[in-house]
Amino acid sequence: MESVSPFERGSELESRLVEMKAALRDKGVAVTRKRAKLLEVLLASDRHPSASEIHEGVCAAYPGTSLATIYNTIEILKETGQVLEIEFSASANRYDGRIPVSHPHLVCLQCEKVEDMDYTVPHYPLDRVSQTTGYEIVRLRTDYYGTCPECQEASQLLSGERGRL
Amino acid sequence: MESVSPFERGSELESRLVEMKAALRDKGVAVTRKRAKLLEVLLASDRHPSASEIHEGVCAAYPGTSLATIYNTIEILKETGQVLEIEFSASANRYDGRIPVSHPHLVCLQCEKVEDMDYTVPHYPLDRVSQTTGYEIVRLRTDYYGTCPECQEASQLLSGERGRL
DNA sequence: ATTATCATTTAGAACCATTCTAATTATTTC
DNA sequence: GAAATAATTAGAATGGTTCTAAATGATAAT
Repeated sequence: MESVSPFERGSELESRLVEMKAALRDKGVAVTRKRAKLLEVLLASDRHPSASEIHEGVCAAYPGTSLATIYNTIEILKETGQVLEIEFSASANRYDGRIPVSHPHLVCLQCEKVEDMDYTVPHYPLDRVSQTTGYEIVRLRTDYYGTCPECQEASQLLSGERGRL
Repeated sequence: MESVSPFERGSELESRLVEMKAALRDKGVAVTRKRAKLLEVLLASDRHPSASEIHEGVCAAYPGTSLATIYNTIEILKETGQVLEIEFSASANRYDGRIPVSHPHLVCLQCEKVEDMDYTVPHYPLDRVSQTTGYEIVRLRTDYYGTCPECQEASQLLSGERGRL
């Protein structure tokens, strides 16, 4: 029972998986079965899963996995720049392992969905910001907040009903 | 003992204060002494204070003020778009009441300082993003993360010392 | 003024994501 | 296969934020 890649041959996700595993090994940490599974869960999801969602995914394959293991591994991934943490205050953080470089997100304030924006947002080049500010800039975060189409529709339906009462 | 504005006459801060108070009144909530003080503390600080820092400031004038009051009022300010919440995961959220429209921040990952970037960052206009994505975009968050000049210097000094040992 | 109503404030409990701890279990190395 | 190192674990601790129910304060009408 050797681990067959869960992603299509030659796909972007497959190469990302290879990349992430290599990054871990380069760091000198072992790519254990649980860690490998975590990477797969993270990459397979397009919903920017939270730590506990990732935990569920890993537990499906390896029941009894501790949440601490998830957080430990995420921490390593953050250090190696292999995962992007999207911070929230009230609710749980969300993770994005698909694209190693910063990219903009669409965040629905109602259902808390996080989507990737698949085109590049113009911004000052990091090194130019570094020059101007004296900061050593390593990362850019760009998020657009609003209401997703589905939630808009849902709230319209609701107000329609309210109108009828 | 009438409240004299703590900001220079005709200054931007003074007019922001008036603006914020008006926004509260428009919402139908009272601008109590504690709330007024909160606004002043928020506006007077250029360090993007946390809730507990604001709490300290208000307590200096009105000892015994509850943290709940701070959070309540911040919540109202958020609802009326009068304050910008900069969310962190591990540490406390930070608040910016100076500029009602979204603007980019410089965040030092080491000392957790948050500074305003005082020039405009290019980005897709909110309504264009709305059109393209179907989202009803209301807010943009742009943060540059890195190490501030002071922390860079501090760590250089440290490595210098380490070299000498 | 007096009462009734409503908003504000309060202390402390509850919540919950995250981090820490110390013990256990795997894995690697010689 | 013994020793050393790394990974994993369950559960406790942490800390920012929110909730709760009671107390206080302000407001308006009579």
